[in-house]
Amino acid sequence: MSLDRTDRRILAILQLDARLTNQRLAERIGLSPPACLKRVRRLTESGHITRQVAILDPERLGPLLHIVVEVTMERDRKDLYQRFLLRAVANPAVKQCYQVTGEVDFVLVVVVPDMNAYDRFCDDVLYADDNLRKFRTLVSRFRNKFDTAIDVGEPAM
Amino acid sequence: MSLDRTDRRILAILQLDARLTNQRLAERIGLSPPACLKRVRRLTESGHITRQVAILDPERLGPLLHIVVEVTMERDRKDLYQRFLLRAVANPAVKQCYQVTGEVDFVLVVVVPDMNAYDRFCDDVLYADDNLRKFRTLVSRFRNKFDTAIDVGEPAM
DNA sequence: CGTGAAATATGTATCGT
DNA sequence: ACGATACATATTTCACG
Repeated sequence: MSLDRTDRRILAILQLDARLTNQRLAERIGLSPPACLKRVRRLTESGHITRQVAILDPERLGPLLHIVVEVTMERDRKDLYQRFLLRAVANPAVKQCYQVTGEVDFVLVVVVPDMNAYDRFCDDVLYADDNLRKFRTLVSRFRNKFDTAIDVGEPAM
Repeated sequence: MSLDRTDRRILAILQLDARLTNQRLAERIGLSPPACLKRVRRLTESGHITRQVAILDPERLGPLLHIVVEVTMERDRKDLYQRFLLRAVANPAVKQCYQVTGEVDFVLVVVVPDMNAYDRFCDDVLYADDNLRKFRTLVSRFRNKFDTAIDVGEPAM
């Protein structure tokens, strides 16, 4: 499906602030509320908008460890990759998983309350896979930026 | 500020689906709509909820490259780190930035439309810093998981 | 897409526990 | 301090042009 300028403006705005009422959104893009609502619904049903979520401040919910894990597999076999992925993606500590090219095969972003929980994660996901050759743990001291918005070709303003 | 079970249930629900009306949220946690609204507002004003956003499907907005970049600095000086951070965080292609311990100093998640844009990013952020010793580029072929929710100690259900 | 009206939801004031 | 009820305001949503 193709998006016009108005659709992309809606996306640009909503990915920065989804708390806007449809009415205010409509006036910001210069449309009547029903016309605007129809577009938002279309964008949601077409899957352009996958969901709307509240972003929490991790700092305020007790100490949380953000850890980047690089995983290198033994053999490059699709079925073994898939087996690892299933376990990784199913684990609630794994917040992001990227399959990358190069020496490393996967990069995970793992969020856990403490190092004990990270040990458990290692047992459950990493050591549990016999095709995993090695992994490298990068413990984050600060998360300096976390932005969920992507470029849609239109400014939100 | 301390959160009770009800607050944490609200957070658990809203970080999965912020499209819920206050009325439905209220009935799900067993409160009257006004009482529920007061809590949500308190959680927003206290900064526990930092914002509400629409998450878009990157696949449907033209091809996008997700790239993990590991950055290693020359000298471990706070002011030079800060200078790098300012540039990195200000760049719109940088979606996430973690300051990590170990051999690597920073991990960035960069999202760009293509390799040309990545080259520009390298010039603007990486090569522009004379305290940067080396960086490693991990190009993502698939993003298998992207979850913005964190554990709040209560299930959303 | 816009208008207007009906159905819902939000927000406020007040009272009770 | 917290929650419920009732009422007023605002928003969503539908039918129609």
